[in-house]
Amino acid sequence: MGEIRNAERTRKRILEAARKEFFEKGYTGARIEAIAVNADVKKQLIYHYFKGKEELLVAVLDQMTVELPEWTTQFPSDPVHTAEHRFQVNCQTRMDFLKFTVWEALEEQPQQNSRKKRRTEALQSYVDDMKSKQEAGLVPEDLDPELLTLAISALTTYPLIFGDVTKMVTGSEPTDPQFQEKWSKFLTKISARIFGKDDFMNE
Amino acid sequence: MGEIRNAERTRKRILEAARKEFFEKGYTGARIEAIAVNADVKKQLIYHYFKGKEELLVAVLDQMTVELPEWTTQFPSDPVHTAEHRFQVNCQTRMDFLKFTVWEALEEQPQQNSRKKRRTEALQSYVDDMKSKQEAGLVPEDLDPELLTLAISALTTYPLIFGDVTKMVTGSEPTDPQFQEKWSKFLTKISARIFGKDDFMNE
DNA sequence: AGTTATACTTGACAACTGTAAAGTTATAAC
DNA sequence: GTTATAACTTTACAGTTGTCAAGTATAACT
Repeated sequence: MGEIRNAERTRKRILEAARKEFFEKGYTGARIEAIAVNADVKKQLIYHYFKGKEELLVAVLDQMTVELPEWTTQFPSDPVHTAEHRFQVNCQTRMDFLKFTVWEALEEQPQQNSRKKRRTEALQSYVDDMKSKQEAGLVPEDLDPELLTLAISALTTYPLIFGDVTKMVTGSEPTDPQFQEKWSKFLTKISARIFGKDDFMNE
Repeated sequence: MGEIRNAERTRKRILEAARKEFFEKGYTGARIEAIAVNADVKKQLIYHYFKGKEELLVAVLDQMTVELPEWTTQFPSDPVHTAEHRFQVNCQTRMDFLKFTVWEALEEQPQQNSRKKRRTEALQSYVDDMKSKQEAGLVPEDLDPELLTLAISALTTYPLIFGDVTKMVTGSEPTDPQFQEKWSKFLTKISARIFGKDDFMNE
């Protein structure tokens, strides 16, 4: 009505609304109608820009991976700080995306092969990093690098994903910066113990 | 047709089919129709036994909590074995139920207050156990019992819930007994390090 | 000015889903 | 054996959801 036509802007608005909807409700739970309303667009217009629900999701995911900053793919030199670092990354780079990951694990989705490959590569790079640090003598010999990586994944995502558990156990919301700091320090502390740096246990 | 009428058996069949469906698909994802087919029953018959979808879920959940064995609510005396114990419990007491817990965390469900209360109590009992063990000198003073409990929750559920991550990182399925044993031992190992029992680090 | 490509709207529909209500058969009590 | 109750079936419906096809308005190009 009062707005001038603008294809690019409309497309972006749809994409943004779709991101929110998909990340909050998962694929099957997401409603095209809801996306349309949120983007202030007739829902049929979405089919003018995207072939369908699935392609829309793919578009959202593609844009996601383009946008993430470089520092997120770096590793700290000391394995003691690996967990803390990965936790910070998870906190910063859109927690809602993490939530979507969970749905991906549960729903039987249009398993994007390219997407699965990317995830595998990312995880494998964590394992490789851990292995190299073990060879450098920074990680105890008797701890399996793969299992360590899995453990770190667990510790750096679980409290954020299962906000209700975090709330029930600690009383804080996982979005609370105070909790995030406490958890960061905690991760460093137990990392120090696990990796055998007993001299790190100050503060 | 060839079957004799039997209310109790039919009810059980519906409940069993509902359990599978709910645990695998979540509340919104679960289909009454699918439950009916799986129970070999006309779907309208379900409404003869239960008021509706929600009550059916409640019935399933109620029966669940009745059925679980006592040993699952006990705690090992040594905190070093707490993680391992909780992991074993999670492995044994129907992994599909764990999956349902995840859906509960994501979906905005008919948040059964009684159910939430039970969960809170269970988690709080873990915290209390950890606290008492800290007071007994079995847990380092500088580690927050609440955060420790949260960490243990993460470590004992994450690999089971996110089977795809486990697969991508370790190459094994989380249902693989071999993996479960490896992870059990790993949990004990890092627990020993975290809790400062360096003498426990034999095999 | 007129053709055309593109942005957007309208109307419709077919599949699916939870649920109600009425109808039908078997079982058990009298 | 009649009857009441409970087990099961059939028919039906209203709401939702993804998608299509056809129409209209606007901007761009010739």
